[in-house]
Amino acid sequence: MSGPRFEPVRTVRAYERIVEQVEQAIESGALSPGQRLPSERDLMGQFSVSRSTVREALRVLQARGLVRSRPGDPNGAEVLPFSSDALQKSMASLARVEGLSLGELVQFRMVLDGSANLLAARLRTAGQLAEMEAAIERMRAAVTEGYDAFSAADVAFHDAVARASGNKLIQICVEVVRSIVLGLVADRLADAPDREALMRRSIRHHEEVLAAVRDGDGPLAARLARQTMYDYYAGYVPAAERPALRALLDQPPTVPE
Amino acid sequence: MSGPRFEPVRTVRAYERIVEQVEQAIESGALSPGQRLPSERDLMGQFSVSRSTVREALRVLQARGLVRSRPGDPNGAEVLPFSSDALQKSMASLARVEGLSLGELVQFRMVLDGSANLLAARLRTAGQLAEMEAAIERMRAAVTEGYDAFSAADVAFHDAVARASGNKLIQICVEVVRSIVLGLVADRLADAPDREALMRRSIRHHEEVLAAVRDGDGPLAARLARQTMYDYYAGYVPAAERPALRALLDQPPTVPE
DNA sequence: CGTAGCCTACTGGTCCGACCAGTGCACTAG
DNA sequence: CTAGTGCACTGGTCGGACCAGTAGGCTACG
Repeated sequence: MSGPRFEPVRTVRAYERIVEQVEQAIESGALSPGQRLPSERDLMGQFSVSRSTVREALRVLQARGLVRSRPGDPNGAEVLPFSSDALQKSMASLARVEGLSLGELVQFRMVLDGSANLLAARLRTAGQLAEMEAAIERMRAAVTEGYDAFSAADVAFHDAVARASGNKLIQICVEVVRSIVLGLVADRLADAPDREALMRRSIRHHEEVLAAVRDGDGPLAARLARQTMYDYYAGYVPAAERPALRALLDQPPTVPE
Repeated sequence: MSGPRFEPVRTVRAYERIVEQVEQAIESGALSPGQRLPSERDLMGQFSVSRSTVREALRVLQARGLVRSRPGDPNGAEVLPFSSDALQKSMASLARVEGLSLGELVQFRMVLDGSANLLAARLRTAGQLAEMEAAIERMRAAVTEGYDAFSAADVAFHDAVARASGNKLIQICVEVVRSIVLGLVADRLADAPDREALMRRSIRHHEEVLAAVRDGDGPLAARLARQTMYDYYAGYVPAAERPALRALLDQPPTVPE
């Protein structure tokens, strides 16, 4: 009874085919970052389409963060190294459109950072450990230099941990979510009246986390990292959302009430 | 000496201005999902640009998953509800370009799913619990129906847990990463010789997870969820990557060797 | 009177040709 | 040999044109 199964014909736009081809060329390595695409006028010849179509394809590729074009450049569009920009953009727009709360973002960071520390404690190399130490050292120095330097060193520490986790996806997500969170609270953090005390406490917490990572105690490192994150941001999270964050804290078995 | 500080002029392309305006209109709620944009020919009047420029802007908006246009539609482009499509696309392209391994993806799922269960155990409502039970029930029924039905029910269970976590970001990331992983191993899972045994074991694991969630034992639920994920996928992960996955398993304090 | 079918007025997709403002490089004049 | 100029490109924008769809009104037939 069932003859040949016909599939609904998906009408494919010309510019989509171009996007596909270029995308595949990049993913397959035929085009590597830094290389240039032919000029739009060349491409219209190669693809046998008009320049408008080529341009629409390039717009899509550009929106996805794969290429960049600059007017007047004697070469064509430049193939970009992967950057999490596109990822970050869609996640940031998600944060606005879906109405992600600061609480959810911080909670997600607690999850990611905790896991990163857990993994880092078991997989870190000596060099990565040194990076973390150096970052904390810079945090200490930055207490007197001001918030920006401190924040940069703080970021460097968390990045080092994320790298040590050995999971690029964790690394990227940590980066993306952190930049969104910082964008939301940076001004408030910078203006905190008791800023210096905050910094010193944060440094102490980071030292504890580092010690756990050095000792290879993953669960402890994870717990401390979550606690550190909570302490640092809880004040900016609406009280109603804090219980959900604390649900991530009392990790070891279950703490009886 | 320093006169008025001149900022470098950032030349803004016309189509970018259009993207900005429409994007903002959507984020501010002035345009809500389901509504239609004016036709391209209308827009070129409203923005005082040519149709090419309007179209390039629409391409970008479309690439970001904000609108969709269909030829022949008597209305203009449709404003889409947020979907994780764009997010998924950039993450999928990331997976290819950055060469994310299956191991890293599964590891990330273990992290997310574990955390989702931890949170769900403490925050789930009775209704969400019922959803999870229903999903497992469908998994049982699907053992005889085949892999597709089973997989769909499995997905429904994990989605229910993610929803119960109360964190939309976790929910979305779970969805995105899962679809990438399934895309990589779906055929191998479907063709597994001992498929039925696999399914039954998976159901038993899910039941244990559900029990822990029902009892409100977050850490246990998280540990079981990670273990379930590991058991289900470890066979498809290269042996060299498995130790990194197992680093997420022996969670409770630390298991002495 | 009801409906099946056509016709029209739209839509987006594609093409073409043109012009502008930048950029880099070769060539030239000092 | 160097400083300056011009040319030959680039991408960005414009306007007009045509096509293939779609939806909905209109007509003509039953």
